[in-house]
This record gives sequence, structure tokens and C-alpha cells, in this order.
Amino acid sequence: MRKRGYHHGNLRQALVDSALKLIEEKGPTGFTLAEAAKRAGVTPAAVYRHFSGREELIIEIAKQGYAIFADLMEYAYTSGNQGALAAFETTGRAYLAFARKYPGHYVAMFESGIPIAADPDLNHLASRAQDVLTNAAVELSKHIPPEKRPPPAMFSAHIWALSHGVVELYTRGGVGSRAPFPPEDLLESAIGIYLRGLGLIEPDS
Amino acid sequence: MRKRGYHHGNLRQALVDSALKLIEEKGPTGFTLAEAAKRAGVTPAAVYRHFSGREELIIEIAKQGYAIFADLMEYAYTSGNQGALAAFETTGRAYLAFARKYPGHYVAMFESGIPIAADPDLNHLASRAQDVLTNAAVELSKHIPPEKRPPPAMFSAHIWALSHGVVELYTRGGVGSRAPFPPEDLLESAIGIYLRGLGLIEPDS
DNA sequence: TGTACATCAGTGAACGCGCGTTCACTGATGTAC
DNA sequence: TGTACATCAGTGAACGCGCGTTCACTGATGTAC
Repeated sequence: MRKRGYHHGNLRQALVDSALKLIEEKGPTGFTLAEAAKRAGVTPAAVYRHFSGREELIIEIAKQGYAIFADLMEYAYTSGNQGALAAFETTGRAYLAFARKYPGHYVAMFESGIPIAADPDLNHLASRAQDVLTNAAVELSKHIPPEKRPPPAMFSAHIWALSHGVVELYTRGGVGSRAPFPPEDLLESAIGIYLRGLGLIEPDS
Repeated sequence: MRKRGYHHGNLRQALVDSALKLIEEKGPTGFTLAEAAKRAGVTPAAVYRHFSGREELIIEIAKQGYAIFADLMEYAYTSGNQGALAAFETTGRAYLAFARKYPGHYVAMFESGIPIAADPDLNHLASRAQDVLTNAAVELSKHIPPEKRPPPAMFSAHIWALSHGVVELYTRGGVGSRAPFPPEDLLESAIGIYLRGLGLIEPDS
């Protein structure tokens, strides 16, 4: 129990929380201001004391999502006494773990259609998340001979695209629902093959 | 000009077409039955002569999308006198080309939230599209020593996920809008590295 | 400690809107004789 | 070829609904004296 403020306590965060639950339950479209307010035990009009409108609430969720995401990725990357390679693979796994554990945030970040440029803070937080991935790529790149080294930003873009694709196609009831591979295995094996292609894993190991 | 039927001619397809335009213009959420009917020059109620409701219209669009998609991929794969490797890369490029040329279909297929299992025809068409990719993977797999060959279905799932991820993140105004790599380059280089990891491209070529 | 006052989070009612869907209908088209 | 009839694609009006948003308000909380 946190310290309570005026009437509700912390309505702003309570609204974020019920919006998250709504998104998780009903998908990206299933979120409405009215319903989120109702779940927080409050009149729809009360929302406007804390947000300028529907979009700003979604932006707030995306912001919190990017913050958690960046922390999680950074922690996965730096924790443990792993080499650059193992650290990179841990980070890949952390991506999927995030998508699973924070589906509402994930939707707000990647499927809600909000333009990241719309808000400076959001932009900054998204950049930070991207930097974590890119730094991991830079670190790992040092083990590749310079002449066959791809730009680290491209490197990390590849991994991000691959991870996102796995999440979208194979962790929901989409195209891949027939395929009998757990998303985790799918992503791990793909990253393994990719890193081998970069010469970072010995062909025979 | 096709042969005209009763009053409108071919309202069913006209509705599909205006729905597609709407999705392309306003995103996945921006499509409504009422607006699609209006654009087709018809009352909203007329829609119900051809579809049981909103969802059935979206399903029809997805079906047509999967049919075009499978044709396109198949054509890309079989056309030209290319080796298995070149054919595979052409197919990857065809994926992106489809997403660009048929954005409305793409959205209906992958972002509309309709469960493929909802309609047997849809399911069948989606399977066909998937089979094209998997067959390409099977063919290419023959060049990999059996003991290090991944299951072809996994192989093709990797490529599909990668392609989808590139489309979602880097062809819209999303996270990747900052990254200065054209999606086509991103996908091509990623597939190249991946195939090298499978031992299908010589390390030094 | 007690009282008067200012603040402002949340209320409740109302709004205009566009949605998906229904229904009895009408009138153009195709068909049988 | 001409007429009578059946079909059925599209109409127009209406529905109930929930949405996002606004507004004047109220009453609990925090603050000054």
C-alpha cells in the first residue's frame, strides 16, 4: 500500500494499470477510456485530470513499457559473468520474455500505431532501448574481422526484426499456430544460425 | 469494364476494394462497414446481401490476400533459371514486395486479429502460402549435410519471422524509422548472413 | 489546537457522433409462357 | 415478340450502443492564521 493522495490515491497509475489489463484481455482494439475508468472505479471524466485524452494514456503506457524493456535488456546483457556471445544470446531470450510478461506494454509500444516522434520523452526512452541492443552488437562485433563486420546498427536491427517477427507470428494465434515449434526455440535457433553466419560461432561447434 | 450484374455490377468485390483502400489510408483500425459501403456508392445495409457482417468482409480480404501472396511467392520461386539459393533469395525479396504492394491485404492477413482457424477456406489458403515457403526451404536443405540440417519447417519459420519483423518495424513509422537502412537491404543482408550460418554460402564469398 | 479558506480530484449529466445491424419496402432485372 | 410474374439487390429509416469529450458542480483534502 502506497501513501494515498487526495481522493483516489494514485489514479494516474491506476488508469494505466486497468488500461494494461484491458489490452491484455481484449487485444489492441479492446481498450477504451470509458472502460479503463470504470475498472479504476472512477467516472470517465476523471481521466481528464491526468491525461489530455485517450492517446496520451497510450503514450504513457508505451513510455513505461520502453523503460521496463530497456532495463530488462540491459540487466540481461550485463548480469552474470558471461562472454559477449553468451550475453548476446541472453539478451535475445530477454526480448521474448518481455513480450510474454508485459503483453499490454508490448502492444502499446509496437502495435498501437502511436508515432514515437509524437513525444520527446517517448522518443528518448525508445532510443535508450535501442541503444542497449546496439551496444550489445558493437561489443560482439569486435570479435568479427573488421573487413567482414556489418554496421552494428544493422546487426542489431536484424536481431530486433527477427525477435519481433517471432513474437508477432508465433506467440499469438496467427499463421504460425500450426507450426509445432515453441517460440523460444525458434528464436534461439535462428539467432544461433545467424551468429554462425557472422563467424561468431565455430562452424562445427 | 466487366459485365455488370443486377444493379451495381459486382458489389461484393467493390466492397472488398473500398475496404482495402480504407485500410491502406487509415490503418487497420480505420476500416468501417459504413464507410466502405459509402465509398462503393451504396447504403450500409446493402453490405448484408454479400457478407454476414464486418468480420466476414475482413476474412474475404485476407483470403484474397493469401491467394495473391502464395501466387507471388510461388512465381518468384519458380521463375527464372536460378539455382535453389538464388531462388530462395528472390522469394525473400518477393515477401517484402508483397507487403509494399498490397498493404491492405497484408494488414487483413497479419494484423486484423482474425483467427485463421475461423474459416476453412482461409485456413487452406494460408497453408498453401506457408507450403510454398516450406518447399523452398526443403529444396535448399538438400544442400546442407543431413546431420546439421534443421527441420525445413523451422528453417522457413525463421525466414518468415525475419521478413515479417522487417515489414512491421522498418517499413512503417515505427521503432526503426530512425535506422537509416532501407528495409530491402536489411532483409537481404539478414538472409545472407543466415544462409551463411547454414553453410549454404561459402564463408569467403 | 481550532477555524476559515483555497485548491483541485472526481462527479454526474449531457453532447454529438458514427458504429454495426434489422427491417419492411421497392423497383430493376431475368424468366416462363 | 409481348406480357405477367418471380426474384432479389439495394433502399431508407430506424434501433440501441458505447465511444471520447465538455462542463458546471461539489466536497474532501491541505494550508494559513
